[in-house]
Amino acid sequence: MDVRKGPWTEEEDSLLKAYVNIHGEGRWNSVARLSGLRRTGKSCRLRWLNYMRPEIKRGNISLEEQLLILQLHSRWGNRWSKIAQHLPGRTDNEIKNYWRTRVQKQAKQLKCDVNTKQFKDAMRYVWIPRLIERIRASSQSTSGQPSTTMITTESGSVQVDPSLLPESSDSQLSSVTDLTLTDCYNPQSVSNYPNNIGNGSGFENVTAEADDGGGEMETVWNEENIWFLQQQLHDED
DNA sequence: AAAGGTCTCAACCGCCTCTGC
DNA sequence: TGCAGAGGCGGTTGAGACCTT
Repeated sequence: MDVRKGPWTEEEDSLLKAYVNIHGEGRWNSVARLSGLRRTGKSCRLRWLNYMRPEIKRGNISLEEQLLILQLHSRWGNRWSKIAQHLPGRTDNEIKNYWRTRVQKQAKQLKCDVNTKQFKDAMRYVWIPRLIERIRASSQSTSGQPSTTMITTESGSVQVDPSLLPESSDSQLSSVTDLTLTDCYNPQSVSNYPNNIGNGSGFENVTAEADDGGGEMETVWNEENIWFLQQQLHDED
């Protein structure tokens, strides 16, 4: 049998959907035989998991999700599927693409590798605090309630003083959905960052996620959830 | 308007692990 | 215990969209 490759057609999607509706996920190598699709089992599995699953979330990666990705990556490295487990509706492929296109681009612009201490520091002390700041700003603007941001280092928890965060302009806050390092990167702000947060460990444990019940509920991002996931991840280790 | 460059993301590839025999 | 097949995962590619000049 000649195996088809390349982009999927609507007809192929329909066949795959019908197959999964009847047989459920799994046994992907049976798909071709049982559905008439001229695709490999791997191709079918990938198409379903990355594109056709009903719970797949589409659209831009939110600030909260960006924060999670940065934090989880600093914790687990390129273990995309593990990171994806903590972002309901997002696939490992999507997260991997985000990292390559957005994060690695930042490193390129800073003329350093993503694995260098310089870039990791910039991420910990500039990018992540700015993300937290913007998440807080947006949550305050919607709820009117003041919120606190708990930052946990490996040596304990601290509150981040907004005045210590890098300066930003209101226009950036209102118009930019995708925070970039070069939006706010200032080498001095890295070296000036307080030692109790820096100290080689940074914000590595700051993570966020709500409901752990299988991804059916929409994630609600707040400090409580950040703290909850933090504890969860700690237990996983 | 057109050409060239850049970005995005779906899809493939190859390797590794797991599972059943 | 070893083997084969299936599934899972991370790295990479390339087509098309988008942007810049």
